[in-house]
Formats: sequence, C-alpha cells, structure tokens
Amino acid sequence: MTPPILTIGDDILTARQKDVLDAALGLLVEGGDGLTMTGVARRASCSKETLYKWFGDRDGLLTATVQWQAAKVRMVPVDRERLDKRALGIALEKFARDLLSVLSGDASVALNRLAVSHAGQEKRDLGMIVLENGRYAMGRRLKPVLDAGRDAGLLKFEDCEDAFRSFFGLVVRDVQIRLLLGDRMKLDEKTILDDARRAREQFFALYGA
Amino acid sequence: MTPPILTIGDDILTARQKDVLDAALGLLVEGGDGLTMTGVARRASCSKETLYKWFGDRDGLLTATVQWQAAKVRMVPVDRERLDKRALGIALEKFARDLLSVLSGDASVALNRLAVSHAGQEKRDLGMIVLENGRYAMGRRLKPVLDAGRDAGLLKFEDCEDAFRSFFGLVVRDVQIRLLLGDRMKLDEKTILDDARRAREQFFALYGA
DNA sequence: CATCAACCGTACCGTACGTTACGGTTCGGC
DNA sequence: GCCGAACCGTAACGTACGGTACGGTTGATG
Repeated sequence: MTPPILTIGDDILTARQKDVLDAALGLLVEGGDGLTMTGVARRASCSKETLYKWFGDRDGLLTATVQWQAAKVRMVPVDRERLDKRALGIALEKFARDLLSVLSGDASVALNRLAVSHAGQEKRDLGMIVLENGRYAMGRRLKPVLDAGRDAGLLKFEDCEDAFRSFFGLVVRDVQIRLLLGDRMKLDEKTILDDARRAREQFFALYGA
Repeated sequence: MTPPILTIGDDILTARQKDVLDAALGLLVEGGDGLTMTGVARRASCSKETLYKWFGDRDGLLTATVQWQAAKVRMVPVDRERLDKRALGIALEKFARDLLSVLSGDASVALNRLAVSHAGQEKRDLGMIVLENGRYAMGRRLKPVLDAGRDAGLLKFEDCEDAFRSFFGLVVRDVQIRLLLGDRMKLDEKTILDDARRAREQFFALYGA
C-alpha cells in the first residue's frame, strides 16, 4: 500500500518536514500556548528561516499541521458486503466506537480548539479544513452504509444526510462540546463501548425498517 | 421581580459597568480580533485605567463579559403542572426550540469560541463558566421535567442524566460544532421548529413508556 | 578539493497589545 | 466655593512574537 501523500503547495512532504509538523502537533497538544514559530523551531531543531521557506507563514504552518494530523487519522472503512441486520449493526457500532475514540483524543481536542478559535476570522480557514476532514468526512464514509441498509430493507429514512446527523447526535451527544470547553470527563474503553452499543440500539429503534 | 444581580468580586454591577460589558460583547460578536483593552475602552468611551480598576486584568474583563451574557440568557422555565403526554411534549419541544435558538445565536457562537480557545490553559477557566451556564444549566433545567414525566408514567429511563444527554444529542446533533468551526449553515425559524418537533418525536420513541 | 545549495542557530526589527502612569475634567458632599 | 474621589483621554513602557537577515556548517556533486 502506498503511503498517504500530503502536499504543501505542489510538493509532497519530506520526512524532515513531517518531523517538523509532528513537533508542532506535540506543542499544540501540550497546550495552546507554546505553539509559536520559535517554539516549533526549537522543538524540531530547525531554523525559523526554514519554517518560513517551507510553510510561508504561521498560518501555512498551522494549516499544514492540521492536514498532517487529519491524514494520520484514517478510520478503517466499513464494508457493505453481506448486509444483514447483524452486519449492519456491527458496522454502525464500530463506526461509533471509532468516532468517539478519535473525538476524545488529545490531538482531536487540541486541533478542534485551534480551528474553532481561528474560525470567524477571514484568513485561511482552519475551521473548514477540520470540518472537511472531520464531520464531513464522517458523513461521506457512513452514508454508503446507510444507503446500503435502506436498499437491503433494513433501514427506513427519507434523507440520508438527516439520518446520519441523527446518528451523529446519538453517538456524540454532548461529549465533544464538553471536551472542547475543558470538561475533564472520563471516556474510558468501557464507556465508549457502552455508548456505541446504545447509539446503535437507539438508531435502529428510530430508523429500523 | 428583582433584576438579576451579577457580581464582580463582592460588588454588584453598576449600569455603567454593564455598558462596558455590552461594548465588549459587541466587539466579541463582531469578530474575535478587535476585542482588546484599547478596543473596549474606545467602544465604551471609558479609560483603560477604569477597566483595570473594575476588572483587574484582561482575563477578569473576559470573565465578567461571559457571565454578563450568561445572565442575559434566561430561558423561560418549564412548568411541571398538569403533566400529560401532550403537555410534556410541548415542554420538551419548547425547550428544544429555545436551545437551538440560543445555540445558533451570534453571541453564543462568539462566546463559545472564546471559551473553547481559552480552555486547556490554566488561567481563570472561561470554559468552565460557559459549561456551568450553558450545558450544565440546561441539564438542571430539564431534569425536573424528565423526572416528572417518569413519575407520571409517561417516560421510562434509568438514569435521568443519560436521558437528558440523549435528548441533547437529538436536538443539537452536529449543529453546534459546525457553527463553531465556521460552517455557514442556515438555521431559520422553520428549520428550528422542524428540528424541535423531530427531536421530541424521536425522544418519545426512545424513552416513551 | 572546489562549489553550491540547504539548513541551523542566533541576532535583529517592527508591531501589537497588556499594563501603568499622569494630567485634566466632572461631580457629589461639606 | 473647596476638596477629594472617580473617571476620561492619551502617552508611555515592557514584552511576546511574527517575520527577516546573516554567518557558519554540512553534505552532495563534479
């Protein structure tokens, strides 16, 4: 399998550049402050001149960092073969587990904080990048499964987008906003498993045929 | 009825101080930048010396601003008299409408952006203030209704907190995170009404006795 | 070895902004 | 009218940080 290719402008990322972005990610996760050009240069043992040469300006570095992290988060795709109710339920539950795991991770929280704080200003819109690689990517990934479930007579809904949004709500509930606002809620393995199962059951109760 | 009392340290807010906080709110809503001490002083026609005398430092001003806005958002309480299924449904649906209206307002989005970007740093935790006056206050307000619904044999759940979280998920879904990330989604009157009705129906389908 | 590009480390510059200081003005109390 | 407190407007200070410049080093190429 070919490694994922991430581009900066027209060029692909070198290993050294990935190291720099990992350094930026580390600083970002350790706390919003500290993520300065000087800080990244020191952490990555590179010069600020190099940072500006590679990424243009601070916004370019942040954008590349967000995209780099997004490229690392690759949830395993759900297959739509042999679709009976049990297989569909397993697929939905696994999707819910992956979603909760990613969402509650330090990197996701830090990245969404950064993107939220930068949204609303014009600039290069980090918010849109996170939306595109987060919420929207989730929808694109699950919708084929939902459609297949409807085609197989297992689910019943008019608007696939709407059905996905309800599933999203049943899975995430208030978890993301609470984490973003600094609520130290525990989301251990068992909690995630239970939440995913509950979301699957509730979704079937609402949209099962 | 006595006006709500908001304190700064041990003193209550004077009208002039409220004007200052409204100026800060205006700048905040107009865009994250611009909310500087100089900007607030200019907008409110007061001196920076006064700002520091009243609010201590920038964090104090931001904290007071957040609390001031929170004090302005007072959703009408839901009464638990004459509780039949229809009355309960109306109460839930109204709660959902109010929640969506507040959540999608400019002030709420701006305030949550500010709080999210300040969460995670130690400091005076704006995130906790917003959580306390937002998400947690919603729970405290709706839980009596849910409990009354269960006592009246209209609802069925084990954990009231869990039931509320599911209702929250059904109402809010992906709206808040998308707005915070800068998604320009339309949430007009009709959309809110439809979403509230759907949330009520789905909640009854899941938790109706 | 000579050359050249890439890069590291550091010093430097300009600006934005939080914070403080101060002179001038208003206003209530005596 | 006099005094002091509160406050306005503005100037000034210190610092953090984005961005730039430059000398020194490394490493590949011929």
